[in-house]
Amino acid sequence: MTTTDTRAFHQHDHGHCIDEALATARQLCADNAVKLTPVREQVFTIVWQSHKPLGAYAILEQLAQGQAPRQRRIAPPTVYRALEFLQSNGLVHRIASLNAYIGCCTPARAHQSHFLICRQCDSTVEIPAGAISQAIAQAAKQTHFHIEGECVEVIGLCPNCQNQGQGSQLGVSSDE
Amino acid sequence: MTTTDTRAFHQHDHGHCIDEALATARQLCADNAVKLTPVREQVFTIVWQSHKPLGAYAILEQLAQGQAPRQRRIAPPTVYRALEFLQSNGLVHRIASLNAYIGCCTPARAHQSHFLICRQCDSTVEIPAGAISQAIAQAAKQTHFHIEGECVEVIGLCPNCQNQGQGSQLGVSSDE
DNA sequence: AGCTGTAATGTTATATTATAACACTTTAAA
DNA sequence: TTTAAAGTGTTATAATATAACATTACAGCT
Repeated sequence: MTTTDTRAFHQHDHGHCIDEALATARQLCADNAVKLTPVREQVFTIVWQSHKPLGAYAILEQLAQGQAPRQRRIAPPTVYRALEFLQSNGLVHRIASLNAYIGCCTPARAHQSHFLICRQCDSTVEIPAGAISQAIAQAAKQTHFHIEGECVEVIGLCPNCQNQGQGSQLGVSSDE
Repeated sequence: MTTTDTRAFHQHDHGHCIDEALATARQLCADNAVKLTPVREQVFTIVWQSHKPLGAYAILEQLAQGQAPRQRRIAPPTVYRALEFLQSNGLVHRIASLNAYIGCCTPARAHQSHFLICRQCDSTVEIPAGAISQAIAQAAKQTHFHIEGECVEVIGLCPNCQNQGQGSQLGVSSDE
């Protein structure tokens, strides 16, 4: 990754994010000869409805909303399967400390998932692994540990939420 | 932290680890005027029985073992309360990616919790935050993110498990 | 078109992790 | 010795995740 995508922390046309992400996902799946089925695409779109991690049961809830009323309600395994597919194809990440899922901004290349997560508004930004991974690699080297995956989740306050005084909702408040 | 405590990855007298950890915990609790009650001390000791993260229900199971047979079985909230106490006093850490808990090797100073976790034997080592935290701070600075906490969990293979060929259990196999 | 095997999804049930809410007990201070 | 706070017990349930098996969709073959 060359630079951080900080859209989550700023006002922006989120429709564009979704469109772009979906187009990329379709392309990648086509390239890799894997199937982005309707269920998977729905889950992907739901995850991308904001830059905030979403729990599996929240996704389930939203899937149910989109169903015909008479239809049987979709069950958890359907969601978890779609999420597993999306994860294994690098299209979404799981945030372990929140038990939640978020769309990947740079799915084209395999990469570690490092995040800045706002504890107040939940907005989450994926950060480039570069220097952090190097520091981790250095520490691992000293103990002869062989790295296979990194989970870096930084909790704190995003720029907007820092600027909101105690309780006053002055800053940008978007759901995206 | 000055150097990494890699005992988890090597053979050692683990009884010494437990004794030392318990003595330190008692001292710290005394210093901070908080109570290391019998339940809390039991949970602490159970967590320290190995250098591997332990789930809350595994801890519960072990607590039950130690009870008089006729006694009513200890319930989950008891364990979670003890864990919360120990965490908030810096005596144990929670590993989010495993939903498990591990004793802290350097409870005296507040610090971020960064870990190397072996996916094969579960042995886990706490690594100094230094360079990693600096790299994270740098990334956060660029996006004007205010850091409050860091969760760094690196998964991979410890030195012992790397040396074990495919299936052959040649290396050190300890439960500590 | 009609088979056939694999991938995907549906369905039911349950496992695992965690907490809410309220009752009881212990402890240390007034 | 009351009494308030902290700690623990107890019951119930919430939230997250998966096992196991049935059914359906689809691609490749004849």
